[in-house]
Amino acid sequence: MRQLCMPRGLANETLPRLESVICIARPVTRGEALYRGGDPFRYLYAIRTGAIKTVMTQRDGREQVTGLRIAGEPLGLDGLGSNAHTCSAIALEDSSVCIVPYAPLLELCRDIDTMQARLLALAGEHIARVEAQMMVNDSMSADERVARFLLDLSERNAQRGYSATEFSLRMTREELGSHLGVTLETVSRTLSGFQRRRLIELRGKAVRLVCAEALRAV
Amino acid sequence: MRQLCMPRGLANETLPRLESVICIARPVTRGEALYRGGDPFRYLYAIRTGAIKTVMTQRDGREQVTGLRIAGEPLGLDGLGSNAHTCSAIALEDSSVCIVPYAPLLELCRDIDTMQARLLALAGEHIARVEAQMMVNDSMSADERVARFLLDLSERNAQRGYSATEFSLRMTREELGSHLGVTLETVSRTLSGFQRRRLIELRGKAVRLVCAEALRAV
DNA sequence: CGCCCGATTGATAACGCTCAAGGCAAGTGG
DNA sequence: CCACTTGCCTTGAGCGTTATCAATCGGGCG
Repeated sequence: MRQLCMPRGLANETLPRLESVICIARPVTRGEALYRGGDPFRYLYAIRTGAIKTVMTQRDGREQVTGLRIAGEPLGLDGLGSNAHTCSAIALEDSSVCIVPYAPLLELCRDIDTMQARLLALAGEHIARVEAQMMVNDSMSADERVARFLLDLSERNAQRGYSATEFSLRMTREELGSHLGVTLETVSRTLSGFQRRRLIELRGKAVRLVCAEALRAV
Repeated sequence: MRQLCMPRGLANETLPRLESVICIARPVTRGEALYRGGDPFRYLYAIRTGAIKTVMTQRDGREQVTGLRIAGEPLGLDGLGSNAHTCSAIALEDSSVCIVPYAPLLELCRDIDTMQARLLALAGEHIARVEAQMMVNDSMSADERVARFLLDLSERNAQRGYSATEFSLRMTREELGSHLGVTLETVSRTLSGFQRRRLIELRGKAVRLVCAEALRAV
């Protein structure tokens, strides 16, 4: 697990110092908020098990799912800029996260080059991910969006050592729709369509990619 | 200008070191690319004058404008994660930018706390901006998107000391549409509509916000 | 068992896209 | 100086995708 969190390519002797910074895991039960928009930004997180969605709320009350993070992925970068989180993080299943206090982490970064680089890289990866997501949602049809989501999730599962072909959507159709900028009905119809065309198999939130190639071709 | 770039709240004695890192300004002529997607990531930039758009291209050739940065704003953060830029930066007008080599900047960050904090804050602000943009584009109507864009640009102009009510859109209707996830015709119609309803005045790319309140209310 | 939340499916309508024609302003060349 | 070109913008008409509204279904849980 350790290598999935913050460090990667760290010299071994620095590990103890890192561990002195990382608090032990904290459990988050399904539906619970790890943090909420507006909360003071004090910690970064790494998901150990489970899945967590990030949600943004605007003045008028409309909510949107801005991201889905699964085991092995970092969380909380949205607070970097200010001293408050800009969105809420809510557990989709019972999960557990590593808590990394930000201030000590900064100290560590000052002493350890690779740590600093790693933190900035995480921020950069997140930027790239969000920008890619934005492009998908802006310029593609509902079918394409859903297909891309499936492929993205598949790839991330694979990266973390899980199955690339069989996994859980983790979110309800409504959350998925919110994330992709379409309605839940459209998500449902699209998934049904994919199943009819034998691109996927579907049972509730469980999917099996039957023909990833065809999905890639929209 | 200096205070608009990277440093803010820096001790005075650190300025010389910063200046030793920042290259002198480089001019970029209208239409020219400061960097392109895939280019190695070596520099960060701060826009001194002018305006620059960031553009992402996908496999199939479709392009999307992912951002608009004006004088005083940072640029190039999209390379942080990897060692290559994920999008292209193209000048919308003749502009000039400060060039900040990344490697020396990192050195500097290690020695100067506020510098490190500032860099991370810039990354965080960018994340927040992109996520907000994504939310706007996913969950709002064309009218709302255009209105939000106008208000956002107005606010950023004000922040940098320019007029909050009279400014230039900087982009063509097509680029604007790409940025907002609608077609150029829709942008045109929407702007015309706003003008008819006396919310704005419009002459080419020049706008004057007549009633920002009404714009906020969509 | 019955309730309830989530998912599916259908009918209808609206919003925004596509295609198409024209206008305006700036630049170019005769 | 005027005709012509070119790029950008505006406006219109028709159509398609997706939202909306609504009914039904199914599975999990008290």
